[in-house]
Amino acid sequence: MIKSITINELAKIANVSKSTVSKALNDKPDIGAETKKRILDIVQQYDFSPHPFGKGLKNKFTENVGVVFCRDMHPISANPFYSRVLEGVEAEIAFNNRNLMLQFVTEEQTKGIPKMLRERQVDGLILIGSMTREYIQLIQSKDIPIVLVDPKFEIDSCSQVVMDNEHGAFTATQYLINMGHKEIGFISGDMARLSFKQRFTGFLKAMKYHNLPVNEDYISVGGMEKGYEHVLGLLKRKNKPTAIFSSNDINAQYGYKAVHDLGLKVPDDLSIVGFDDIELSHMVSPQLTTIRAYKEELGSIAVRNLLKLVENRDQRPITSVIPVRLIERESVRKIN
Amino acid sequence: MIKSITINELAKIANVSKSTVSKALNDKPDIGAETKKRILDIVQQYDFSPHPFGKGLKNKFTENVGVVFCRDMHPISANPFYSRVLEGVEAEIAFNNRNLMLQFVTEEQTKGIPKMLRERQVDGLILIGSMTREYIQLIQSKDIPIVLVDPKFEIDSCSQVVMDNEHGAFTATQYLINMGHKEIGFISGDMARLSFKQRFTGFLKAMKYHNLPVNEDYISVGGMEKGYEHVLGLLKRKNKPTAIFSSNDINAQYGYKAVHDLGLKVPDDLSIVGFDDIELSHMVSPQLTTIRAYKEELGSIAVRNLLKLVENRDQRPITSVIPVRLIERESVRKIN
DNA sequence: CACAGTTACGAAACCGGTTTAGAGTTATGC
DNA sequence: GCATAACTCTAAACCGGTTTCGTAACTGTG
Repeated sequence: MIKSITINELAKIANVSKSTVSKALNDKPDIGAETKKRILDIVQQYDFSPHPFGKGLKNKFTENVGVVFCRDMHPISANPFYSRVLEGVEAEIAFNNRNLMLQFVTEEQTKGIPKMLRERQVDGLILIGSMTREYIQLIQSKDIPIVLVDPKFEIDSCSQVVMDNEHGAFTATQYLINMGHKEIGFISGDMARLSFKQRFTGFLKAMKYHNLPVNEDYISVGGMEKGYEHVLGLLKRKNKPTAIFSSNDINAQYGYKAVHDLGLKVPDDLSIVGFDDIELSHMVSPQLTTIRAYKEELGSIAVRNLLKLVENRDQRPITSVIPVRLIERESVRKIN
Repeated sequence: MIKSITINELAKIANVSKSTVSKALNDKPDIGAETKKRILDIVQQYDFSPHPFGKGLKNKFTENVGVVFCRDMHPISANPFYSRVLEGVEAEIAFNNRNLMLQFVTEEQTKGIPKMLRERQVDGLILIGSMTREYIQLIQSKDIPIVLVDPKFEIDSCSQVVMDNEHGAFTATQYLINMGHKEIGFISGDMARLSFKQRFTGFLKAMKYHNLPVNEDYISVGGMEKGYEHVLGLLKRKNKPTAIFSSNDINAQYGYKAVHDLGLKVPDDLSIVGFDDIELSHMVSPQLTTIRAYKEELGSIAVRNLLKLVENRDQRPITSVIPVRLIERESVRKIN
């Protein structure tokens, strides 16, 4: 639709053949220095940019990276966590001078092979979030390089980028313990997800490490938006925890709401530590102490690893673990 | 990279020429009924999908839609509002069987013509958010169909999709008035943005309509994250408003925080109405009364309008206004 | 000066489709 | 029975690039 100068026209202007222009453009050796300069000047002058379809048809690379973004079913979908990951992905793709093709799917309803893959419009694929194992295997069967970001499952022989969930959870729990808390609850989203499982493990390890008993009554897990009921349930017991570790910030925010609605206060009546450090965490009062995940980093590392796979098909799968870090704010009270 | 059957191989299998296969695929008249069926069966069987580069090279349509997403500079960037718009855009693009190419830019740092446009990889462009006028004009000069979503400026002769900001603000303000409030403040993000300007106009019109004076001291505008200072400032005056209309939910949330930090309560000490209805609004306590913008709708309408422009280059620019609606929750107190 | 080795360029094939022009076959009209 | 029309199909050109290969001109050597 959009017209623009072609290599043929440019060749005519420069009074050379199009092969010569191509050589100039692609830094091929088989060309004289002055000719090259003259051609590149004209390229500049006419703002010529080779059409990727012509290129791609010949050399089989599209220079496009596909991103399949799994948003949750629930309206809480617009999960700010993954939005930040996407920003990291985009930045790294742009930095590497490629284009990003995006498709959303939901965990349940996945519509077969993504269109962009079926049409071979991408050189590789980044899969962000909780898609099903079957879906991932379906894509793997197409023999295209892929990298998983924060996947729901451990998938064998597949490159992935994950957070150091266990260590983060350990740190968060230990922080509560160091602040004098002994009765510590745990609330979480869907424990089928790898990240939440690992965070639970980190929690347990910290408790064990400090010789504290884990009270099963203080553990409440379920959907992302269940934090409200979780905390409400915990606070209505006769034995209450003095603190809870919430395996993500959204849950923690719902926890705030429950505490609030009971006429209580954070951290006076209940200390809370979250995980993820989404923007929300410093927009609330009191600001949430949480484990910061470097979300853009997750995305950019994923792209870097994917491009390695694209450029070298013999490259073995790469797993990258992104470190996390405790951000101390106002939602934890010191006891004693 | 990814190999897959081509039209030539398929033609050989079907024992016809590739032109015949092409006709079968594209519903051309010049082909016999049984031949067509036989070919389509084989297409099915071999899971053949024509390579878009081959197609595009010839017929000049890429079947890709570009989306340039302007995120704010500030870390609050991951604005959940635009994320929802993006979801609407994606859904509609997928529905129309096209691919989405995404690029992020920030308002300040725009890196010239987007790569995907320079390379003619898209048939049209959707521009979401607050890019500069110069940037939009630069893109317009490329003579490609574009649609603006919630732009910062009114741009002449350009298709746009906007919310009914003025009416929404009018409704919100009128609601406060009906609840007995007379001293009403207004806080807002950057008033250079069209949306916020229109919301301010709606606020003023409602006040005027109900013969209420507008106290200039009660108006505080500035950056998105300034809501905290805005409200803090308003509450420290001797004459305080009993309610404020916040021109977006993020600002309102910061308002909550200010009220909180002063040891006061919403809505007892200050009633607040927001605008946008992002997820956050029902995650907080008390839940925020706000004007709901249909964000996915903004996105999907934008795509529909863009495709009209793509399919008919004579189509005149289309401006769509998406209605909004008051969502009554808990952040407004009835007075008297 | 004859010969081989470089160097710089162009012609042509190719990538995977669509489209056009033409050819062979069958049906229709008179 | 013959000219014409209507159907099907194919070969070839084309889209915009890259790559291979042949060749002409130049360089260096004995």
